Amino acid sequence: MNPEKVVCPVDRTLSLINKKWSIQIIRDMFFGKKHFKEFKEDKPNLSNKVLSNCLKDLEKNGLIEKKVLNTSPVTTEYYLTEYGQSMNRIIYELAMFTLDDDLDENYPEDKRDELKNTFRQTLKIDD
Amino acid sequence: MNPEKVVCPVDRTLSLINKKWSIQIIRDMFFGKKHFKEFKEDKPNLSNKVLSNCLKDLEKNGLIEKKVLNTSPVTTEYYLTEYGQSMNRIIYELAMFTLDDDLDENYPEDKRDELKNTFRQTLKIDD
DNA sequence: CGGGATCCGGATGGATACTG
DNA sequence: CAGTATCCATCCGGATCCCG
Repeated sequence: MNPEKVVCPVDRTLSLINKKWSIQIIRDMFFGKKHFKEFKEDKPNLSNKVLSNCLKDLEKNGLIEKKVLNTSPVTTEYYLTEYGQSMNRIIYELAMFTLDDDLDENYPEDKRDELKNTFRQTLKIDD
Repeated sequence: MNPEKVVCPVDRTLSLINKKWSIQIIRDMFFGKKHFKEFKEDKPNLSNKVLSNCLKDLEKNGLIEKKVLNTSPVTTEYYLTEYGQSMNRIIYELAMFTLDDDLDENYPEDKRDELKNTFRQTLKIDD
């Protein structure tokens, strides 16, 4: 339409997290995970190579930060940047989509409310 | 931990939209697109095959509905189901992540406010 | 411990041509 | 117009081995 084509903001956000495991790794970091090995827990299909590439990509996009604490043995920790932390509402809505689905039989009512509170607190959603 | 392992609700939501173009197609449908051809506009890298598979997947997951209106020439329309429409807040937060980033130089302030309103109205966000 | 290097088969993506 | 068929490129996942 215009010579100055405006990119859709949704596309711009997606371009930051378009790797298969990006969102789940960010979610993990909100829940306190910091180490390479921790991100692999509960993700049997995530290989070293893919995780490594994903972490690099997230770092390149400014969402996470890598801190090397020690050499031999190497200790590395990953943290969300402020920019990364501002993804909290996206993660929150992704969780609520499932937790607000009353037809979902995987979550009994009480469990659902408990999980909602957990996410609200962990993601620091204030409203 | 438990014998009855609870799947993270974020993972459950992601499993519904884990194809590369799913979210962008849903976004398009919120903005009124209905036809196969329309979804390909502005997505030069989206091939017929991939789009076809993606639409089938979204339909299988109950997010969209396919209506064949005509044969020769074939006319098909795709619509969001109620379930699909409840993704509105996810799309909204994906847009706001970019539009709330004051350092992003691609959007001057007035343009940003205009876009925010457009998304709020189109996605029927009431708060 | 946190990766990188390599190999490999399979899945996914993309481009083009074609059909009802 | 809405796909299907085909072919090729890329990415993913899994295994294993290695290094500082």
